[in-house]
This record gives sequence, structure tokens and C-alpha cells, in this order.
Amino acid sequence: MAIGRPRTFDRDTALDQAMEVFWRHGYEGATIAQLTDAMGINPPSLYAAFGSKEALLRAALDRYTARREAWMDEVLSAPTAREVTSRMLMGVAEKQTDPANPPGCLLVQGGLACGSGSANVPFELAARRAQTEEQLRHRFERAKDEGDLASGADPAALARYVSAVITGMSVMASSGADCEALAQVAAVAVKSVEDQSVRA
Amino acid sequence: MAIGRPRTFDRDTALDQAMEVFWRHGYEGATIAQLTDAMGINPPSLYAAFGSKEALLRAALDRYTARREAWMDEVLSAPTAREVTSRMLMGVAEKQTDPANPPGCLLVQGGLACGSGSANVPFELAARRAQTEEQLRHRFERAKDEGDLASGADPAALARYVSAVITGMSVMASSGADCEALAQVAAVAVKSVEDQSVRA
DNA sequence: CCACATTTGTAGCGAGCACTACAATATGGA
DNA sequence: TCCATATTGTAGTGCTCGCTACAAATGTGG
Repeated sequence: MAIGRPRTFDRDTALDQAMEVFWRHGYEGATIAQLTDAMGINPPSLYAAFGSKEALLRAALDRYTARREAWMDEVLSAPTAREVTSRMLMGVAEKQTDPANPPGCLLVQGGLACGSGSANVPFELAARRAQTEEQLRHRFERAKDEGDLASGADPAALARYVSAVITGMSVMASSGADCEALAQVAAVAVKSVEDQSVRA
Repeated sequence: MAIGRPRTFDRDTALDQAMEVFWRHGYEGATIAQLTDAMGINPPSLYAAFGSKEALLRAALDRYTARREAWMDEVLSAPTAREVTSRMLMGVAEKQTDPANPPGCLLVQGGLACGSGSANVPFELAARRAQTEEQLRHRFERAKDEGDLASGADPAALARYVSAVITGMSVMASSGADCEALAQVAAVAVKSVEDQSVRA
């Protein structure tokens, strides 16, 4: 049996380029021409490999979260809720202003509101953002069980709060805030969690 | 001198309808067809009255901020920095989940990232968001002068923080969070400002 | 070397986009 | 009444969008 002509591009490398385009221009703002140009391939290759623009976005999102997984694990492994929050928010301040990537977070920049033709994209992104909140919630629940968070603390509310701050920082980063400005925001936010921590 | 055929629609009413479309679908996601449909007019009337899609957005943004001006004044007139923050964030929680409007904030939903053709829209929105931050900063500076905020407090950082929380809440609202969930976030955030307040 | 399977580049599809030309219509002033 | 001015509705304009038909190219198995 014949195997066929081999692909001349690396799927993951192309996906990284596509991720950057979506990140910078949003889902709707990114055109197939920009994507194929950045990926170094032609439209038929894109569609053969990924299926559609929306499927390409999902593949890019998968890669995006996979790239951050190791970092997230490290953050969540911090000993206390306060330390988790601090690492998280300070790390976010750095990552969202890293010149190696477009500013902000792909899960926000991708698109909060879309035209009628791609109304499910915002849902997709929201669902992925919710995953981070849930990870934080689990971690804070554990912290409460361990007596690290005060008995009156609400892990779900705290996780939602930290998640909201992250999103706010992301938007600020996308509109030009530098790392220092974000770090100031993070510092204020960390204190909120500190307040609900059991002092040692 | 002749005056011409009178306009059959009310400019501000039409602007309100346009605002809602931009709010719900974002600048790029909103089509002229949707806008004219919602406004109850035809494209030539739209272009005669507003000039272009982007100019229509700016007019809608002007109206948006004008609508909130009275509320902002009331918020900023609160006696203390803590009270300002509380009124602000609790009010935001309500307003961003008010079923009379699309969820979230137009200044965020309008578009964080756009295609190359409308790259200045995100800047326009960011500039308008920055105005709120600046108003807060001025208010917090006054609070510091009045001895209401601790002498070590940084009004600019606090304003940036509150602004970030508002933006985060806005994104959460746009992805379905209800008023109660936002109020929980607001409550945690208010404490951060409380921490830097001089206890009475 | 041939047959097959798959990818590649070119070129272009129909649809929808922001925007407008144009003629009909409706007012106020001379 | 008739002109000047402005808005209205119809019907498009050229353009770009996401996506694809098709044939040439490039590999493997027999």
C-alpha cells in the first residue's frame, strides 16, 4: 500500500504560529490568509490538517493550555493558599507581558463577543478559563482542609476572585500595561487572600 | 434657504440600539445589516448621520459614558475610599448583570483584539477604560490627602487594582456569571482597599 | 518502473462585508 | 408654486471572507 506524499511542515510548529495570530488579532480578526502566511502553508494544507478555522482555534487552545500545564502544576504545588496566589499572579504578570508572545492571555484575547457565525467561540474560551478557576478552587478547598485558610473562608469565592483578577490583568496587559504595573495589581490582590489565611 | 426633508428617526434612540448591538457582538462581530435593522433605518441614513461604522461606535461610546456619568459622580462622592470602592464594585456587579443590557461592559465587549482593518478600536476602548481608572486615582489621591487612606498607600496602584477587578468582573459577567457571583468577587476586593484605610 | 495515496500550489468559488449611487420624497423659503 | 436642501428606500458596488476543485508533485509498496 502506498503512503502518500509526506507533509512538508511540522504540525505543532504551524500550530504555534496560528496561536500567535489568534492571540494578537482574536478569532474573528484573524484571517485565513494571515494564518496560512504565518504558518508557512497554503489554505488546502491548513484545511487538510485541521479541518476548519474554528477547529484550528481549538487545536491552538489545546496547545496553549498544554504549554502552561507544567507551570500550573508548579504554582498549585506551593505550600499555602497565599503562596499559590502569589506565584500565580506574579507569574501571570510576567507571562502576560513576555515580549516573546502577544500581550495578555489567548483565552481572553481570542474573543469575548463574536458575530453570529461564530457565537460558540466565546463559550469555548469561557469554558477554558473556567478550568483555571476550578483548579484554584480545588487547591483552596484543600488549603481550608489543611487549616491553611481560615474556617470562615469561601474557597469558591476566593478562586473566583483570583480568576477575575487574572482576567483583569490580562486585559490591562493587552492594552499596554507593563509587568511592573501588573505586579502592583497582583501585590494588592495577594493581600486579600492573605487576609483569609491563618497567620503562622 | 431650504431646510430639507426632516429625519424620521431619533438620533439618540438609534444610538442606543447600535450600542446594544456593539455590546453584544463586539465591533467586528456587529454587521451594518444588524445595526441598521436594530436602529430601524437604512444604510444611507446611518452613514449620513454617523459617517462610518467606526464613527458610529465612537458615538455609541460617548453615549455609553454619558449614561454612566451621573452614577460615577455618585460613586465618587462617597465619603471614604473604602465606600467609593464598595459602591463602585457592588454597582458594577449589578449593572453588568442587568438583564436590560447585554452582560458585561461595552468598553470590554467592544473588542480587545481586532483585525488589521480596525486596529485602532482596541486602543479607543482602552483609552476610555483608562478614564475610569484615572477618576479612581484622583479620588484615592484625595482620600490620601484627607488621611482616609494610610500614608503608605499608593493611590495609583489601588486605582489600577480596582480597575482590573472591574474588568475581570466584566469578562465574568459576559460569560454568564450572575450578580451574586460578581458581588462575592467585589466583596473580597473591597477588603483590599479597606486594608489600606485608616481604621476609625 | 508502475500504481496508489496523500500533500502541494494555483486559482477561484459563493457569500457576506462595509459602503454608496441614484432617484424618489418631503420639508422651508422665495 | 417652484426651487433648494436634505433624507429616504432600492439596489447595487468592489472587496475580502472562509473554504475548495483540481492538477501537478512526491512519497511508498509491489
